Amino acid sequence: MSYWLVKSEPDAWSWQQQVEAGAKGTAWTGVRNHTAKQNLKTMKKGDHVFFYHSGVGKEIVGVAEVTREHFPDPTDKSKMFVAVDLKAVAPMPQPVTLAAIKGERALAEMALVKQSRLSVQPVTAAEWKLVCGMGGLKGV
DNA sequence: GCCAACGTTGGC
DNA sequence: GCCAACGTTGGC
Repeated sequence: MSYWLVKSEPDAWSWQQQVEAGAKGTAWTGVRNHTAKQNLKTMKKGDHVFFYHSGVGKEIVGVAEVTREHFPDPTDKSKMFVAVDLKAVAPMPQPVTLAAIKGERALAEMALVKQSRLSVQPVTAAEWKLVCGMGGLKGV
């Protein structure tokens, strides 16, 4: 299993909406960056994904799971980009803020810190474990 | 509201 | 193929 992080402005699509979308999941569309696209294409069914709120919040608020591997993004006329389906799995008992991540030396290499504009990023197993610990989340 | 980072576009 | 201009993202 691989780990990832996706970003969304909660005004556009929030964790709450992801939760309300239910267990079938919804398409994660709108990615228009080739590095992010490549990450979407690498995602496998069952991979776990941190859900990060950019702009308002600036914190990891929950964990989602890939329920369908990449397919053409229906919102992309050019047919160049792809989407995956995600479903909400568990909220962070205590959201992990960007400030907290920046304050943790072991997380200094996270893409969230180093490539702040990338909207779909890989997360290492070590980073995943540490962030889950900071958020009080166990067993995902 | 500003600005840094960075991707994209288009002239040459 | 280079690079300046420009647009967007996202933190502060």
